[in-house]
Amino acid sequence: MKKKTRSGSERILAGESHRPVAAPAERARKKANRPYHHGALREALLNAAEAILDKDGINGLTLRAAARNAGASHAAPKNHFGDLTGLLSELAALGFQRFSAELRAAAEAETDPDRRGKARGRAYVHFAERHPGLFQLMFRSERLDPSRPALREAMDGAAQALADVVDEGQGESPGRPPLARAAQMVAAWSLVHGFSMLLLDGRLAAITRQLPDGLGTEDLLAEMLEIRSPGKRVLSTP
Amino acid sequence: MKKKTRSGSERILAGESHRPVAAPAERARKKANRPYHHGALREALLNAAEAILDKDGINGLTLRAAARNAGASHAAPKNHFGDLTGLLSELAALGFQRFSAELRAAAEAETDPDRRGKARGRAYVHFAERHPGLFQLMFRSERLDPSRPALREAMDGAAQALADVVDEGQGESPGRPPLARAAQMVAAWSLVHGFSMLLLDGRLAAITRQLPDGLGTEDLLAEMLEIRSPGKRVLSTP
DNA sequence: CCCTAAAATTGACAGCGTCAATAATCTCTT
DNA sequence: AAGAGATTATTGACGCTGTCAATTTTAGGG
Repeated sequence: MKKKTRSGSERILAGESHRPVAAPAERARKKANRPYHHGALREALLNAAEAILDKDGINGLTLRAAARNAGASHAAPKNHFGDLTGLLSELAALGFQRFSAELRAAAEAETDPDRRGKARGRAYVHFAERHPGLFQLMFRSERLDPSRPALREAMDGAAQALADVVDEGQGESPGRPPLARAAQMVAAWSLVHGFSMLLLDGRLAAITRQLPDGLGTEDLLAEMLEIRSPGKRVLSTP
Repeated sequence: MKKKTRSGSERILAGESHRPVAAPAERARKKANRPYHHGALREALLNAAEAILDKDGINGLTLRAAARNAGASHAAPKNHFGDLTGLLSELAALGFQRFSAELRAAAEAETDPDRRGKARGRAYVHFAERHPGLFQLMFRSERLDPSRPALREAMDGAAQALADVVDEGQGESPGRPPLARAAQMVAAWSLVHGFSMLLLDGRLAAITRQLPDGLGTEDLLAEMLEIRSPGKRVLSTP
């Protein structure tokens, strides 16, 4: 069961066409003057995918749409990503890399541990605001395959970028119970993550609208980050 | 361009069949002995939809699958919900109703404001844990239509159930700036919502695994809720 | 009792993910 | 340089999906 269709040359040799007619693929390429091999289709697909993500959201991002926008045939992505989950996972991995970099950069811009923590929180939400589609994809586990090395590494990197700042802010008090440490870390993460998700889902619009004057989500976030360590931390260290 | 196909009687009168043959729909119904009109298809579809949601997650929930599991034809849902967004929105509305009820019930079981707040937080996460698919659907804005009255009302109810407890816990200090009030509210919401989302997405597994002994997510959550008001609130009230 | 409105079915269409088969090109080995 | 094999891309097909238009069946009110 190897050959079912015949090659173009076979057809010509059989005399079924008088003039040598260009094969379909060749004809299509003539129109756009594109070589058969794209050369960097993988990157082109990822770029197209992110553009679609920005414009139409995660539901508009399909394998075929990405292939179209990258100027390739509908099945071309298979070579580079296997399936849709593969493409989404690689895209999410890129997202996590950028995310980690921004978190680290924001933290390094500050020296005081308290300000570092808040800067990290603002950077977290800011990333979600600027790349809503990508951020939502990054936390849509059912569409991702964490067994992909690129994704796992990128996720680990982001988790580390998060944990670093939190740990440092808490000091390395040696006698501190592991549960308390974990809770501090998860609380900080949950706070900014929940805020980001609610914000992107439009769930905070009703609340923001009732704020005085020209106050917006930024002020709300800033005020929120003040609650847990007002000024220079008054509570804690029991 | 009104009539393209002919009715069964037309076919019979034209002499194309000698004995009156049962129409396809009638034949199919004979097999299951179901009447043409279901009677409560709307409820059956919602039940089927939730069962699919529990078993296969949100991506397995399709209009056709729901119709199949409810024993109806593939286009039957259109009469009751219009389109897929309609079905998802009505299902989410039911989810929000139950959610509100559980939040209120949990809060009413406690008298102390502090304990009330924590009970509400635990109920929030507990609901997400027991109904992961439904909870995720409820916060997947791009798949919902908030202009549907049922959904909007249910969402408003849930927001109220949330705000009530938070406001009460904070006392009605009259001079308190609106921004601080909003921030307190959003902070509490973000904390439990972020925790729920991270939990359902499996993002906390790595952290939970490193906890001592038999400690799990419940303990982590409890410890987290202690951070912001240790015992009877030490910070705040500046 | 009919007859209109509602409920349900049927059939069609385009878009999707995926697969198998094929084609074109690149690259290595000799 | 030449050819073999691997890589990259295209084509066509399949079944699934949401949605629509046309039709059929039933219920219920005048």
